Amino acid sequence: MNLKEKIIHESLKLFSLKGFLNTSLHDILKAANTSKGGFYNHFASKEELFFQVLDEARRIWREKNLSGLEEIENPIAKIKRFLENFRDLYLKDSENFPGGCIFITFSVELNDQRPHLSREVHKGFIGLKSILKRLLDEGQASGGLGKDVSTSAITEMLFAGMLGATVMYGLDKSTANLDRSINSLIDYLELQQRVHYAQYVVA
Amino acid sequence: MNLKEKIIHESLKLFSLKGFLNTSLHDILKAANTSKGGFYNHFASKEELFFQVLDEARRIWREKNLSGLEEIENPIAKIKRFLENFRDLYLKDSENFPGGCIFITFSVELNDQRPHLSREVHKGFIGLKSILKRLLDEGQASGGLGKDVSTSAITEMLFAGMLGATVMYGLDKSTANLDRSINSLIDYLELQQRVHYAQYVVA
DNA sequence: AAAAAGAGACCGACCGGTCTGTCTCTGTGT
DNA sequence: ACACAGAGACAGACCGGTCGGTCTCTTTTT
Repeated sequence: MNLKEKIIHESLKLFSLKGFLNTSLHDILKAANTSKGGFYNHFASKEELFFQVLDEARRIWREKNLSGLEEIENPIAKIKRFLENFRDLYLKDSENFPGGCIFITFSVELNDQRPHLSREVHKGFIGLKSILKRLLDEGQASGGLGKDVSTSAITEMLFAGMLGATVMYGLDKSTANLDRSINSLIDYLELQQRVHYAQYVVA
Repeated sequence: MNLKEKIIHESLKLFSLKGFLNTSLHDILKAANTSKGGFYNHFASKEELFFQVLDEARRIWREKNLSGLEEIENPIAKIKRFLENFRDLYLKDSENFPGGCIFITFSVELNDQRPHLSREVHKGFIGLKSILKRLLDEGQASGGLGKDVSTSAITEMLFAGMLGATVMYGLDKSTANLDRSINSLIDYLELQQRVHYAQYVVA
């Protein structure tokens, strides 16, 4: 791994722990065992580093969360597998993200302070939501979900649940709690497949 | 309002927007229209201010979220009312929290960086979770929930959902999305009251 | 020899915190 | 009624240290 890659990799970890604004160049140089000269030979500014770290984080996110998804046909089963990946491969990846999900750290600290940086992060959230929505709509169209459930409400629910579980896991680092909340999301999803029919019976 | 209260109030807003570490004394002095002398006459340090702001934030949190709860008997109905308060009175209170929920901002930025500050914030989350858990257990004991559902799983689900909705609302400031996710949580809660029976019928 | 990579002194701006000085309010002696 | 002393409230110059960024100089690679 060359110096540039090492700086990006170490910054990824530091940003995950301390955020962008509260990680100083000094921290980065120490972690990457280099100097100002070494840094500015590869990056025009700290902001440019931010975008390159963000790209790398997104690459890792896709690699972990989308693993094995193309082999699955059923859109609802796809979401289920995605949630499992999210739980087991992504969130618990303390090698790359020792402080928890870097996107949440970024968006919380930058949203009202560095809008042009936060905007790029936000795009990722929108993208994830639209993927979930599309899969749910496909699932509904193919009969996996009842015709009367609101896919956008389920989308908000799944998305908020993932976000919340992620924040909480970043705080308490409890895999037991994490598993409980993600598993509840999976149960919720499966419940949505049955509730259409059940509502008639129960009512 | 005297100067000390004004400093706390303005800091509350600034911390909600920018976090604790990224709000400078200068920002606070400007917002409260005072000087270093005025500040250090009332606070020993920026950290002391943090704790007083945290106390005030907790007071507001209780005032908004627990409003009208004591009049409700049914524990599940209590949770429902609490979620409505959370959605309508607390999160949308942009007067006190223009940048969104201050507890999340604090915990995300301080967790791996100022553990002794973060710990106090974390306590509040634990407290909220145990309140939810207790109400759900009471609801289960009094027959409002089926005997076979896991109250700790529902707790994690509700809590993660609230946390996620809060984070997302802080980012996109979309009341429509917020309403959708909190309403989905309420639906989920009501579903848990019926699912016990429904499972038998559907299976 | 030329170019790329890297080390580190240095810059102005800003950080939280200290300290001195000024202003106002209040209690007390006469 | 008045003078004055002490205390609290506040303004702002100033402190050492750190920030991101620039610059010069040396080392390594080709």
